[in-house]
Amino acid sequence: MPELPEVEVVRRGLEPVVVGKTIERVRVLHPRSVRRHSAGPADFEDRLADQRVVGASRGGKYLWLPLGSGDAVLAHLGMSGQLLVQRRAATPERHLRVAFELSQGHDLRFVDQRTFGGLLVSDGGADLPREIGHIARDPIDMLFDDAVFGAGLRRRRTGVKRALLDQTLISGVGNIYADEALWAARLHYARPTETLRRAEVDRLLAEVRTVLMSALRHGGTSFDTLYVDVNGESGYFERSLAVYGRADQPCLRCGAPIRRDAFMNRSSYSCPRCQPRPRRARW
DNA sequence: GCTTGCGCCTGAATGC
DNA sequence: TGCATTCAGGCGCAAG
Repeated sequence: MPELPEVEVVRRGLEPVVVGKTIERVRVLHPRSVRRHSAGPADFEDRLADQRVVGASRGGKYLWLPLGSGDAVLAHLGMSGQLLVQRRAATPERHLRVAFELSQGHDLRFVDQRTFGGLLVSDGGADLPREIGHIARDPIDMLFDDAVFGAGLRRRRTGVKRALLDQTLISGVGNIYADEALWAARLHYARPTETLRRAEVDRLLAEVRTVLMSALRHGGTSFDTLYVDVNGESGYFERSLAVYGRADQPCLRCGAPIRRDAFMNRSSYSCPRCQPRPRRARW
């Protein structure tokens, strides 16, 4: 599941390969993948022809390629999206949605089984696409403001996990790392945000950073410059997860069986002993 | 304005 | 065996 660390791994993999190359031609093979490009697939293809890629940037779970024109290609991987660099002659992937033909015989390919991800061309978005202007900074961004986050979190009237997943409060955290950070901070996911003490907020934010940085270190180990495979990394991450996906297995801290609850049409994993349910819970 | 819930989407896993 | 159902979950939008 591409959350911040996976997206950063992709960005680091792409940077040395695509920066400096020219996009010779773009083919949109599935219109849904460019649904957020309001001018449509043909415009998407036309706007990018002959553009030079001058960078590879990331904010939260979004990735963008600044172009020589000052515009940018903005990408979100959704649930199943991948950005792969392949030789032009390589067999097209089954779920290939958009193909960028780059100079020097390589393709940048957007492959996305579930089509929850998508691409768009952002006008003048090279520095920061305005389409993601509403997203908060991510916690490993140097300019992330801990005090603003803490105040914003405690001002909410919701459960702490819901707040962590809200990209306008803090970006880059998804279901997996939210559960991991809450477990590390010994906080139940339904803890009302307004009852969090300052020290608990500090602890939570520290654990969010630890979890993200640790995943990033693991994810950065095995990619190939010509094949940036998000799924290839997931197996490695899985081995270091403390609660996510570990229903009924012993808590690594206290041994109590990890519980899995339905939450926001998905799952939440937590330790019933280390993370007791608050008397007053908010979902 | 803020919070909450749903629909989008495909394929693997599961159930009958 | 084969068909139907469930599940995974980030985001945008609409409703409350």
